[in-house]
Amino acid sequence: MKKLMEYMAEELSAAFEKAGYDPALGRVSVSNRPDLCEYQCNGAMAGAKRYKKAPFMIAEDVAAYLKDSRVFDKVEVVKPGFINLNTGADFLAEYLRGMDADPMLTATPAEKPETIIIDYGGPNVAKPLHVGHLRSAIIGESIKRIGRFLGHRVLGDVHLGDWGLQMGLIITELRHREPDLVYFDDSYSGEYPEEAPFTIGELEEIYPAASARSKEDEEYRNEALEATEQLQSGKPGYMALWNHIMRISVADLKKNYERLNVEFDLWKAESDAQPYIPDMVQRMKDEGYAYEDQGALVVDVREEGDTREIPPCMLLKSDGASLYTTTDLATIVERVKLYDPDEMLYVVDKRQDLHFEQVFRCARKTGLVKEDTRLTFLGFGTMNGKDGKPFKTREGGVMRLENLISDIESEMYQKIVENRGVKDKDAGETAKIVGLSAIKYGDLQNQATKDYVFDIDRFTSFEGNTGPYILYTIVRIKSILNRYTEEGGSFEGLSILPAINASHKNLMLSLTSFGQVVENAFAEKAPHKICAYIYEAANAFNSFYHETSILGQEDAEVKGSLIALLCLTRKVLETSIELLGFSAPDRM
RNA sequence: GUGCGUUUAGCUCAGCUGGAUAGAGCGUUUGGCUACGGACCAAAAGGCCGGGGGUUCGAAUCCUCUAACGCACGCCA
Repeated sequence: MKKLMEYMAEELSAAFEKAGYDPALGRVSVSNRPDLCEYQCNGAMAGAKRYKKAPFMIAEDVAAYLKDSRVFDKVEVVKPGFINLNTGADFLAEYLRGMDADPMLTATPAEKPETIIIDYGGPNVAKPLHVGHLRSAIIGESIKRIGRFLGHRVLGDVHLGDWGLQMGLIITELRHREPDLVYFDDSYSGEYPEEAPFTIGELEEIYPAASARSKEDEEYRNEALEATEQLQSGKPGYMALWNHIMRISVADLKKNYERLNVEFDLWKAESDAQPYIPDMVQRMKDEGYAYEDQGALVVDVREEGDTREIPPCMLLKSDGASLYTTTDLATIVERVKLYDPDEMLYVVDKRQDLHFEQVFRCARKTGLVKEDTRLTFLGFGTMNGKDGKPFKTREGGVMRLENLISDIESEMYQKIVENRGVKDKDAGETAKIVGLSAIKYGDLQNQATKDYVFDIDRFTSFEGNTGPYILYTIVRIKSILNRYTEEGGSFEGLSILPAINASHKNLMLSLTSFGQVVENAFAEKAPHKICAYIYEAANAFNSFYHETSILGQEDAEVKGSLIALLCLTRKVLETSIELLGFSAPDRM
């Protein structure tokens, strides 16, 4: 439905036009002086030069045509040439009634729904998820949900790292430990065992051991590189091992992502792109894009106007093995073939900026994607500890994601038990819900591209701008609505009426901007704008709640109107946190 | 070295395509519970928006120079 701001801008534009000025000057924005007005238009000042007229005069000309508008209660011209505006009370109530009936809550569904693939998560198999994976999962999931809400076909792809050197390392380490396994017997031609020769726990120990050794032992590293190449060439024993690793890891990963309320539509992996590599490379050679340089096969991706040296994009290493650039390019080929997306969005650590710049350029130059297919890189910053350095455990090691989540859940559990109201059997479940809100809100609150400080104490606090505070507000609304029905109240035939006090109107105004906020958040891939919005809306509600007796309202119509507004507030807040990727309990 | 990013209150962060007195939270100080959930609300103090110069009627925002810090820069992902 039409935005409240659009109604206002239309009025202003028409007034500018009637007064003989450019209607484009009639833009309206939220007031930055809430003590003076709710909305403002600065067009008179912008047009002063063009019309060689004092801005104040222009503003007065325009205001004269707004006197009778029902959209505004107040139109005031101030000093240099501000036009200060207050919404009409009846108009606002009517608008909210429309919003209440709109499933999109004033957001406009995409005119042309697009297919968008979001590449996020990016875990490596055989390696536990650690805090470094948290941001990608949280941010990607939120953007996916926002895009879907607006009507796009959004596919989340976890894009497992299962095809690089880490696999060669694991195979090599395993061979050193248990050389007699059939997987290493080149003369073996029978079926390989169904049971894996390791557990997830062992796998997680094997990789770091192998990785550490490869850094010191060059011969060992060469073995691993060779094993990688052999795996990529389809050596049966290694393929069998790879299948074991995949099955075990994926099961474990799914469990962990589920805990984060993160769901992928596609569990694709680097290896899935493998079949597309030979043709892709051949074509790049045939068409003259790829050439050999220092033994490796590369594609130049320099462009005119570059302010820096962009190294060529490497397709094949000098030993013929593929590398991450290769699989990323082949993945693009695969995605185009299978899904024909309008956009591919990568939610990845911002340090991979240059890599994706190269991949994107190469894909465009060689015609892997259509001209109008968007390749977008959303690089997120590092999650730091309170000391400003990358987040570590107390011992200085890498924090496993499941440990981080457990820590926060138990922290929450304690706080909840300390408080009244929740029966013990609910406390554990509630702690999980509230804990997740603390983590996700704490992260999403920040601009994705910037580094941020992960402060458990702050995020899990029930006070201030936190996930738990937002949930508390929703729970409070639910509680009042419950009381209302317990007292025999019905939700039938309620109608939102004009505000009865200032904080009431403020809440109403706050609700109206939901749609615009969601659209902006999606356009800018900026979930933090939704956080800022719900915090403002939650504050507006709490302030209103404090000043206004709701259930004690004498007038039945007014009481019904307040209840209807509560329902709408709840809907807006719950929809918002749903877009952020968490939910609210019934009590906490 | 080259390029990119960051710099806003004691701390952690917002600030929309340039607009009035730069906003929150935490912390500090103060006031408010026989209340629909006080996990709340109201208020105060706290800022040459890293620094210089420029564009503009008007700059945290745009341009330029500069400083500090972070990151990346062909056979790892």
